[in-house]
Amino acid sequence: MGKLERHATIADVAALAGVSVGTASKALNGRGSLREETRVRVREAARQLSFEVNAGARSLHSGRTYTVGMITMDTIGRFSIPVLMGAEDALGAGQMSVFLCDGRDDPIREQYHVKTLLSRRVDGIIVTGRRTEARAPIAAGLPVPVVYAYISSSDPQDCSVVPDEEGGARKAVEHLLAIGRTRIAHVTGPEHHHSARVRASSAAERLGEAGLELSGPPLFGAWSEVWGRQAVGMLLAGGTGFDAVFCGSDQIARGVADALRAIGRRVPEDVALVGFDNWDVMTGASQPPLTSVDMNLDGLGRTAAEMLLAAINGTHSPGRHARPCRLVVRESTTVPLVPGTL
Amino acid sequence: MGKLERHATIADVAALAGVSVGTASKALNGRGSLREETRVRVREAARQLSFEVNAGARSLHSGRTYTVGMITMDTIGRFSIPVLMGAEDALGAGQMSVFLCDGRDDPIREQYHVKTLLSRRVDGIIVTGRRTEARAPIAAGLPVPVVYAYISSSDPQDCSVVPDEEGGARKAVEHLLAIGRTRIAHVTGPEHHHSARVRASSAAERLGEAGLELSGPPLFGAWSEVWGRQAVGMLLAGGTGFDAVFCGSDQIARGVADALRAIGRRVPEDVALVGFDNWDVMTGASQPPLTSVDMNLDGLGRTAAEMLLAAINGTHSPGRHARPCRLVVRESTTVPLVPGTL
DNA sequence: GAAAGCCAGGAAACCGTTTTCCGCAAATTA
DNA sequence: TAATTTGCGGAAAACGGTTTCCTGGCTTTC
Repeated sequence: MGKLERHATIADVAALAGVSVGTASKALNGRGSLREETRVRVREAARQLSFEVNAGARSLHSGRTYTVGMITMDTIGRFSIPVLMGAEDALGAGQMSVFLCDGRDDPIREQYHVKTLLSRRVDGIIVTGRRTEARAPIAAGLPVPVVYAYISSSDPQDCSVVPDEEGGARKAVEHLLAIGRTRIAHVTGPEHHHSARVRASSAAERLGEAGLELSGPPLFGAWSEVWGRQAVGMLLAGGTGFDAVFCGSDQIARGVADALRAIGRRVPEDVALVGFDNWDVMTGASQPPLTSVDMNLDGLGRTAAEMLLAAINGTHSPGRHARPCRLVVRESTTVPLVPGTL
Repeated sequence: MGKLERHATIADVAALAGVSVGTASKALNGRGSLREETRVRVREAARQLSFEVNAGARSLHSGRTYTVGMITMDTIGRFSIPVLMGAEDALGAGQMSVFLCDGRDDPIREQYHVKTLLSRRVDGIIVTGRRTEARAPIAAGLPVPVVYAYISSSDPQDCSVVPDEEGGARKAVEHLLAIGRTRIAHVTGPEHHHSARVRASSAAERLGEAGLELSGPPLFGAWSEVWGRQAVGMLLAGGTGFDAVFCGSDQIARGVADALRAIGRRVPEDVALVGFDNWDVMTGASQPPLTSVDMNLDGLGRTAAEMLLAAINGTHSPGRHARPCRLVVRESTTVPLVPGTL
C-alpha cells in the first residue's frame, strides 16, 4: 500500500516468525531440517512483509550473480534485437537477468561497459553487433566467459555463434535452379560489407557447381530499396538478360520488384526474386510477397545464450559455430494456384 | 592473460600495497586522509591485480545499486526500442546499468520480472510498451519509483511520459492546410487501437477549427501497407474527393502512395500525403519520400530516464507528461524546386 | 617543557544472506 | 534407568566492501 516502504530484510522476517535469521533462511530455501510448521510460519511472515531476498547479498556468498551482460559492439539495430530477445528468453528460463549495453561503435564506450559488467560480477557476457564480420575480441583474459552472437570474434579460441550465410545463399540459388531459372543475377549491399561478399561468392560458387555462372557480375551498392530500383536499370543496360534476381536483402529485393513492375516485367513469371533476412515488413508488403532467406536470429541468440550457460558451468566450446539459414518460399518465386485453374 | 582468473578482492589489493583493507578502500575512493604516496601505492596495486570493485558488496552498504529495470509490457518492438535506447543512454551517463525484461504481453511474466527486479534491488523501474494506451499499473505500492514511457499508467498518481499524438496529428493537418489542401482524408490503424482513435479525432477537431471537416469518415483498418493500398480504393469509391491524405502510420502512407501512383495520381501534385512515425525505412523508400510526424521516441526515453532519476532522488512528478511531436517535411507534401525552374 | 592539535592509518562494526557447526530436548535403544 | 540417536533450531563465521571510531606519533603553542 504505502509507497516507498523500506525493503524487508530476512531479519525482519525472522523476528516476525519468532525464529533466528539462519532458520528463516533455511525455511525459505528449503535447506536444513525444520518442522513443516516452522517453514510455513516463516513463509507466511515473508509473504506478509513482501520480502524479496537481496540478490546482491546472496551472491556475495554464492559467488554467482545469475546475471549476464549483453554488449552490442555497434548500435543496437534491426539484427541485434532478435538476437538479444532470443538470448533474453533463453537466459530468463534459467532465472538469469540481462544487463543491456549499447556500444555505439565506440571502443571507449565498449571498454567502459566491460568494466562495469565485471564490476557487477556478471556470470558471463554476450557480444553482438549488426554485422557478421569477425571483429577483434572485446578484451583478453576476462575472468568470465564470453560468447559472440551474429558478429564473431577474430580469435578462434573465442566462442562465436553466427548464421550460415554461405549456406543461406546456396539455398536461395538452389531454389531458383529448382524452379527452372538459369540466368540469375545478383544485387547486393556494399562490397566492403562482409555479408555482401560472402553471399555473392557463395551464390556464384553454387551456380558454378551447376555448370552455370551469374548473369553479369554481382552488383554491389547499398542495403536499400532505392539501390534495388537503380540496380534494375543497370541489369537491363547490362544486356545479359535474366530470369531471376537473388538479392542481398529484402529491401533490395523489394526495390527490384517495384522497378520491374514499373517497366512491366512480371514477378515471378518473367523474373523470380529471392531476398535475404526474411523481414516481415518487407516480405509481406512487397508486391508480390517475397521469398527470402531467414537467418533465424532469435534461434541464434538462444543458442548463444545456451553456449554461454554451458561455458559458465565449465564447458567451453571454442570456435565459430555456424547455424543454418532456412528458405521461406512466397509468391515472388512461385505462381500461386488460382482456384478453378486445375 | 590467463583466462578465468579469480576476481581480485580489496583484501588482495590491501595486502599487495601493504595497508589495511580500510585504508585501501579510502585510497581507491578518495576518502579519509591519506598520504598521496599511499594512495598511489594502492592504486598501483589495484591496477596490477586488475581489481574491479564488487558492486553488489558495495551496494550492500550504500543501499543503492545504480541499476534500473526496464520492462516492456508487450513484446519489445519497433516503438519500444528507441525508447529503451534513449533511456539506456541517459541512464548510462549517470553510471547506471539497465536490466532488460521482455514482458511478452503475459501478466505472469510481467509479475515475475517485477519480483526479480525488486530482488535485485534496482533503484527504479521504467515500463514501456508498443501501444500508447493507458494500462493498469504493473503493481501497487512498490518500494521503488516507476516511470511509464510511451505507454502510460491508468493511475494518475503514476508518472507517465508519452508522445503528444494529439498535437502531432494537429501539426500534420495544419501543414496540409498551410499548403492549401482542404479536402483531407484520413486512413489509419484499427479502431480498437488508442493511437488510431486519438489521431483521428484530433485531426477532425483541428479541421473543425478551420471550418472544415474530414473528407469522408476516417478509414480504420490495419497498420500496414496492404491496408493503405486497399484504402485508396475505398477513398475513390467514397466519391467525396480528396487532395490530401493524412495517414496514421508511415506504412499506411506508403501503401497509399503506391496505390495512387498505380492509378496515375501524382503525389504531391494531386494528392499530398502525411505519415506518422517518421520511420526512415518507410519515409526514405517511399516514392516520393514521406512527410511524417516524428514522436521523438528516444527523447521520450531520455526524459523518462531523467524523471526516474529525479524520482530516485526524491522528486516525484506524478501525472501524464506529454512530449511534443515534430513534423518532418519531405517531398510527399512539397513539390521540389527543380533547378532552372525559377 | 608540557598540553593541545593534527595527521595517517588500523581495528572493528555493519550491510543482508548462507552455511557450518553445535547444543538442547525428545525419542529411541540397551 | 542410563546411554545413544535423532530432530530442530540457534550462534557465529564468512562473503567483499565502506565507514566510524580510535590510537600513536608528530608538530604546534603557550
